[in-house]
Formats: sequence, structure tokens, C-alpha cells
Amino acid sequence: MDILAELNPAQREAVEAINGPVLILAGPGSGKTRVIAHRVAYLVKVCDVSPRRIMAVTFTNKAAREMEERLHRLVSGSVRDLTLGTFHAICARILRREGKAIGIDPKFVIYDEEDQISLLKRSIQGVGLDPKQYAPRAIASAITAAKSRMLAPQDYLERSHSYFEEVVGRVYERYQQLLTDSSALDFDDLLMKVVQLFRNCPEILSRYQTRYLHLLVDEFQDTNLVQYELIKQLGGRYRNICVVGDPDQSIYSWRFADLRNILSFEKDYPEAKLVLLEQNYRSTKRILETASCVISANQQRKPKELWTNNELGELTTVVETYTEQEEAQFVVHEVECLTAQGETKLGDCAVMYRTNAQSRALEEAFVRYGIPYKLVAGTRFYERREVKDIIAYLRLTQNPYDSISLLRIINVPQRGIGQRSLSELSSWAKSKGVPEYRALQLIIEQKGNEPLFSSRITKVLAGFLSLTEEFIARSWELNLVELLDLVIERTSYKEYILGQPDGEERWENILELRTVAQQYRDLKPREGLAAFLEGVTLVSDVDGLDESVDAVTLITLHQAKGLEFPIVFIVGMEEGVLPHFKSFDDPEQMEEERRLCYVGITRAKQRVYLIRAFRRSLMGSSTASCPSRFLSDIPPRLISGAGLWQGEGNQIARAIYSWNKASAPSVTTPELKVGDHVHHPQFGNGVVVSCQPVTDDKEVVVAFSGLGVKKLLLSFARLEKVE
DNA sequence: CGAAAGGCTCTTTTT
DNA sequence: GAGCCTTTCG
Repeated sequence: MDILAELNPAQREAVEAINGPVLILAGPGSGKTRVIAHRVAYLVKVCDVSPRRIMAVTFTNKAAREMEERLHRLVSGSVRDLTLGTFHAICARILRREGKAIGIDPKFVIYDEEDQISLLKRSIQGVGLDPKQYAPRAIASAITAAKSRMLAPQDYLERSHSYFEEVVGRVYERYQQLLTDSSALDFDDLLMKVVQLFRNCPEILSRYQTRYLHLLVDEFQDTNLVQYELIKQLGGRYRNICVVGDPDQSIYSWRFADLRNILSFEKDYPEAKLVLLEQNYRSTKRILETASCVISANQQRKPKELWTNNELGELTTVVETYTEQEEAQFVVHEVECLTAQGETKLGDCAVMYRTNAQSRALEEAFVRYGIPYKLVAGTRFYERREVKDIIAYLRLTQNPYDSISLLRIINVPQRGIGQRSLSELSSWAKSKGVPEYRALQLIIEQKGNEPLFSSRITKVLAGFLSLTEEFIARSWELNLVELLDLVIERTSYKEYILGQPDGEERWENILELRTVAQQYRDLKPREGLAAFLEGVTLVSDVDGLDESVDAVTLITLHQAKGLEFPIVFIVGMEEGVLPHFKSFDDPEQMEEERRLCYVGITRAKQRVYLIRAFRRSLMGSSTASCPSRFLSDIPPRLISGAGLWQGEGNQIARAIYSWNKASAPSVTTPELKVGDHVHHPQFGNGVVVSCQPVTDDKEVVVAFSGLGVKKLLLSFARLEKVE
């Protein structure tokens, strides 16, 4: 097969430019993944480069997996030796091998965000402050920022200019110490420590530089400074660095991704070849134009000329509903209509939203109307309590100094060790300068002077310790599944969880985890354990998305990056949701919100629906909202909607969703006045408190007995007058 | 010690 | 509306 044959001239240029640095700026749907895959294939098949001398970095594991499949088809031969994965996964692998050189225990565990927050709480307390006064999340973000700039605690403290920064610096210092004590790394450490390793150990760097003749980085617009530095180090010898990105799709600045990396690249590699991919193969002309209208309003951007040979396509449908429930109903209804004609499958449809919380109303509607859907993440599987408990046992087996895991499960299932005994244990460990696990050993060996705990507690602790020791001992001979079963059996975890609320469901989750573990059962005992723990920590939510299942996809706009669907619904097109209210006072963040909207629209191949709800419950209470400013950037000629609504000079299409009315028992809305008694199918009986005309309708306030006062829109509410 | 209940805050997006 | 923390009681 000719690798270049299926490429357009620009793509071909990007593939063939194998000597020296290349910067590919690629619009949505311009085939950048394809270019990366073909470039690797070209290197291997045409240029005879050994796959083990190529590193390709993707944004998610899913993208890596797809790349691998693609390559399999292109290069049929072995691409096993290729280094392919996310920055985090690749760095974890490097540190596992080489970390010793900078004092990293090869058995290190990786702390996810939840672990990080609880360790931070301990750190804040550790420096004598109150975690309630200094939000751990805010400090976490500051520390991530510091690590993204490769600042060690001391560097950070030297540069601190405010009281808050000083606090962060001190907490950071303590936090880092606790991580080291636990033989643990957080996500940011994975990257930062590798850069550090390469800086401190030139001979190791040189080995890696020599190995990697070619580097490829996808989604370059969402890399941060550490990642940039890492690539710079690795590519230092051959400078064959190929980066692909699109500034208009940069949506991770809150994770300290830095668009300036693109500028730095041009500066650090002045000889870099620039390739623009501007032909879109994904979307219709109208979708592309709609997206361009939205993104063009950004000030901080270079204009781009995207074009497509695809057909003109449909207008974008803009719809307004009354509540988020009706918004969800509209989506369900529309999906039903589309799929009823047979041309569209459920799997062709995706519903995208700004915040995870928005998925609930959607899910409820999909469940109620019996439409299959796949929710990307939800309450993320690996963050569930029961799953994390079991993982904590396994982590402790790999690395007993992991104090976060130890403290998590020392009393789960309950063993009668309370908060008091725990803090006693922790402070004793601290006074001896040893990790909790070592402290346990010392206490049991009675090497502490006088007994610290009552004989009952000492006995329980001894039991826990020998349990852990048993797991550790057996972990050298059992495969992962056997080890997991042993943990469940010896802790009586099944009995414990079945006795909890939602026990059945939680037990199912454990079985699901066991299924994941099966994939590692053939590895050598300890290797399987390490690989599994790394895998479950570094998964991203989209990784679990299964294209072969025919169901509607429910997904955040962030997760949707890199994906495509024939039909795209974007819900919550409201001021405060998209754009999110947190971005109101910062123009740069506002531009990112716009890019997020752009990413959403450009996922679509055939049709786009932009939907907003007039009222939405946010943080418990229901609030009214204005249409998203992004809607007014789309000219009316690109929009369709049943019934146009003229407002404030903008033409916003407004489709009054008639389904409810059609299926309501009373087709005609009753004439109501204050004091009338009414019946609502859901809320029961009530009395009209007020009745005010709004556009095309009436807003009725009804006091329902037992439920309180509700605001309803007359045409939707299915109210019946009771005489 | 632990279960249950009440009260508080805060919510964006994620490797 | 949820999750976390504290309080209270057995």
C-alpha cells in the first residue's frame, strides 16, 4: 500500500518532512490524526526507522489505542516497540525504570486528585493551618501551577509575593515531603520529575535522546511548560520533532496548558517547517461556517481559512425550552425522530455539555423514554468508594508506605479503630519520623516504650498488619486476579459492601474491577500489580467510550475534543453555563469558553442543535438565564427553528416545543386567574397565586399543598382547572 | 467506637 | 443537591 497515496498535498508535505522540526497547524477535521499515523508509517516502512526509535504522544489513552489500531492497518508488521501513550503514562514508565537515580522508589504509587486533596489537608494541618481557611483545592491548583513551571518548594517560596503564596509555599514543602515519605507521586510529579531526572543525569538523558530519533506530539496546543521542556530535552539530539495542534481548540489553560508553546516552538526551532492543514473532511459547509462565525469573535487569534468540499448541509437548529427537563425531552424526542427514519443510528448522536452536572437531567430523560445512552464518566468508575477501597489494599501491597491508602482502609471494613486511635498513630509515627506502616510494625514489636494503645486496639492493629504482610508475601506468587480475590476474601469485603446502601450495585462494581484485572492476569505477579495500578490511575474517562455500542453519547465538551459524530446536540447554551459564569470577569477565559463552543460545533459531521433552557436548577435552586452570547454570533441565515423570536436586536430562533402540549390531557390551556384551584399531574392540587403574561405565554405561580410554591409556564404545565 | 442526623459550603472543565 | 464535616447519642 502506498502510504502517501491517500493524502492531500498539505498532508503529504507534513508526512514527508521527516528531517528537522515540523509544526503542523491543523483545523478541526483536517485529518491530523491521520497525518500522525501516516507519518509514523512512512518513517517505519519507507525510511526504515525502527519503531523503537519513535515516540508518539497523544492526549488520551483512547487516542493512543486508536493510533495503534490505525498503524496496525498501515504497517501490518510489529509496532509493539513504538513508544506510544500520554505524557503521563510515558513518564510513569520512564520513572519506574530510571527514577532511582533521583531517589524515586521504583515501587512508587501515583496519587490521583482525591488522594492529592486528602494529602494536602494533612499538609495544611501539618504546618499548623486550618484546611477550612485555605481551600485545599485552591492550594492544589497553585501547586500544579508551580510544578508546571518546574518550581520546587524552595524556588516557589523565594518567589512568593503575597501571604497566600507564602502559605502555598509552606504547604507545598510539607506536601512534597509527605509524598516522598509515602513513596508516592502526583500527576504533575510524573512530568516534572522526568525533566528533573534528565537535568540531573545527563547520561540518562543522552541514552533517551539517542534512542528517540523521531518525536511526535498531538494536541500540542494543550501542552504545558513541563511537557514542552520534556520534548525539548528528548529531541535535543536529533531535533526531529513534529508537533500538531490547533490554537482555536486550546481548552485546557486551567490545567496550565500554554498556547505560547506554539510561539516558543517557532523561536526555539527557527528552522521548523510550518504546515497548514485547512481542508476539512468532517463537516458540512454550513456547520463549518457556523463554527467560524463563533470562533471569529475571538480577538486573540490568527484568522484561518478553513474550507470543505463537503455538501452544503442542514441549517443549525436553535431551540429554546422552558426547563432543563424539557431540554432533555427535546433531545430525546429529536433523537427518536432522527432514528425513526432509519438513516441515523443512536450511536451517531452525541449530546455535549459544559459541566458534568448537566448530564443528570439528560440521563433521566433517556432512562424514562428507554433510549440507550452511554455516559462518558458520570461518577467516574475508579473514583467510586468501593473501587478505591480495593485499589487501596492493592496499592498497600505494592507499597506499604503509601499512607493515604493505609489510612483509607485501616478501618474499612470496620475493625473498631476510630478517629482518635488514628490520629494517635499518625502523631506517634510523625514523632518517630517513620511512615505509618513502619510505626505499626514498631508498635506491634513492642519497641515503643510503654504500650501506646489498649490491648484491644493493639490486637486489631496487629491483625491488620499481618493481613497486609500476608498480601505482600503472596503478591510474589499470585497473579493479579488471585491477589484481588485474596484481598476480597480475607477482608470479607463482599459481606461488608452488601451490608451497605446500594450494596448490590457496589458489589457489581467490584466484579467489574475484577474484569479489568483479568487483562493483567498473565503478567508476572508483581508486574501485573504495578501495571494494573498504573493503568487504573492514569485512565481518562473517554478511554472507556466504546464505539461499537449503538447508543447516544453523553459527554462534556472537554472530553469531546478529538471525537466526531454525525449529529451533535449542545445543551445549556446560556449565559452562565456556556460561557460559564466563572469566565465572566476574565477576557482570556471568555475566549476559551468560545473555543470550547467551537470545539463542540466542529465535532459534527451533518447536523448541529444548539439548545438552551429558560430556567435551570443550578446549585439547588432554579434560576432564569439569558441566551448564550455565542448564539448571537451565528447569523440568522445559518439558523433554523420553529418560530423566530425577536429579542434585543438579535434574531434568536425559538422553537416552542410542542410535544408536551400534544401529549397533555387538555389540549387547550385553561384561562386562569388568581385564586383558582388547579390540578397538576405531578404536583397534585394547588391554588393560583399569580398569573403574569410573558412572551407568547403566561407564567403562573401555584401554591401546591405540601409542596410549596412553583412557577410554571402555562403552555407547558398541563394544569387543569378544578371547579 | 460508630451510626445517624444535621449543618455547612461549594461546584467547570481532567491527566 | 451532594458531599463533607461535626455533633450527638447509643
